[in-house]
Amino acid sequence: MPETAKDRKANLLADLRRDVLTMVLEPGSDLDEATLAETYGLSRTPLRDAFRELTGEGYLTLHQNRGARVTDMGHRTLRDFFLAAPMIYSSITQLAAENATPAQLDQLKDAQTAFKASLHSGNAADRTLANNRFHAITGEMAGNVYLQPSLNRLLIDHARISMTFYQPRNSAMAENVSLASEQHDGIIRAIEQGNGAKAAQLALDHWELSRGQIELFVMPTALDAPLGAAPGARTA
Amino acid sequence: MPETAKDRKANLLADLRRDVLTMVLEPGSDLDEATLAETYGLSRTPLRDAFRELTGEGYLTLHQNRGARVTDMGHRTLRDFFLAAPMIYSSITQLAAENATPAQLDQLKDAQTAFKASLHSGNAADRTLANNRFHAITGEMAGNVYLQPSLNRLLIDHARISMTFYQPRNSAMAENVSLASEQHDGIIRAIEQGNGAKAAQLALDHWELSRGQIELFVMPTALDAPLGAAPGARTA
DNA sequence: CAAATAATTATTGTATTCAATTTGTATTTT
DNA sequence: AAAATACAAATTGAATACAATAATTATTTG
Repeated sequence: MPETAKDRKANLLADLRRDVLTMVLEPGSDLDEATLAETYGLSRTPLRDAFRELTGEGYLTLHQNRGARVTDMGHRTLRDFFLAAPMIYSSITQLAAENATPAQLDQLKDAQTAFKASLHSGNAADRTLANNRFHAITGEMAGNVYLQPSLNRLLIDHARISMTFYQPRNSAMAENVSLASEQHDGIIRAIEQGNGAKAAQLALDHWELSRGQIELFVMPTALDAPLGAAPGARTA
Repeated sequence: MPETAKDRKANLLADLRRDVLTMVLEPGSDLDEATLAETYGLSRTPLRDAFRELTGEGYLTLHQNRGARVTDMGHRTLRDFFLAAPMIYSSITQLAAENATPAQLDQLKDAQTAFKASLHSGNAADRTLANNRFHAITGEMAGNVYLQPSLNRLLIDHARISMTFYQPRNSAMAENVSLASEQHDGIIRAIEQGNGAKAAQLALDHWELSRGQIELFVMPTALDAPLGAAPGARTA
């Protein structure tokens, strides 16, 4: 069956979302309309439409007569993120437990299966995307139109922050990742039981793990090397 | 000076936002591209662009091959609203107190002046819009990109709910409105002092006033009229 | 030679035209 | 007469063409 223009547009949207989340497109980088239109076989009209859509979701930012850029991450973003994340994550997860439908629960379990798979075989991007999907589903479960926008905005930057700080070079990190997976399982159980309070608490625990991980990389233990002698200085 | 296309587009955006907030455009009603393009002297391309923009902000909802509708308010919206509003309002107001710039404080004072003016002379729409602007400014003051989307979404429906339930026929309501104005003043003072905790509490008080008002209209005291005799029924 | 300014190029924004999907109506068929 | 199908009108989506704005280069001038 022939690929329709609607398919190509959907591909574009999915690709851009993925590339922003995985930092393939770096914050602040600007997207060229002509090039993208070319590569996706679309005219500029639907392409700009897609830009607007992604701008509304927080992936991109449109500037007057200067096109679309990947939404920036400045010096305040990390602080803003730390302030907002626990509140939104816990309330969303609580509401998810109180409102999840059986079909959504199945979706969440599938997402968790994919997440576990990404821990073994996958790379950082796969893991980030799988984790992102897991939490996006909790947002759908909560089904609160007033909180969902903030959750989705948070999830974008959580993915990007993870991609920056969270590269499992050492085994401590790998352990944290498998702990995160166990926490996901706990959240699924709480939702299955319809236990909102428990789900909210588990979400906070889950956040604390993530927060600690980020902090470790933002504030590493200081280097402890001796100051080198300046050129021409006398040696003792 | 001649009116440029950009001006006409800005007018369109402002008008649509205003009409949605004031319920001139009712929830669920659909917008005709051709007609609007005609009346604003724009082609359909920038018009559809505006639709996308307003969709991202939550004013409109786009449906596949069925154009744009004013975002609906269903049976769950009021409950979702009651759940999310106090949390978002209090955190935004707290952050506003902690981060407001002098220029923003001036803006807020101006907005409050306009709000007071609307209490005397203005109609319900003016008052709603002035109140909306006041709280939107607190959102800018908070300056947290993760919370702002939810606040803005809340403010849209708060305005629309107010327009439905909140018509000062009796003096009790007028009193509430002037109380709300005093609470605004208190919030301004707390922000001026940089007192986040106080600002957050005042925001909660302010919300409680609004909530009580809404509840009164959603759950009025029941009618107490006798059932009429059916035709042909014997009278006692 | 440096700064300022003018012309050129590139990119974004808008209008118009064309195609595809949907909806309403009319006709046919059972 | 009711249901189904086919046709027509209207509306939405995409492509092309055109205009306006910003960035860059070249040129002029002090």
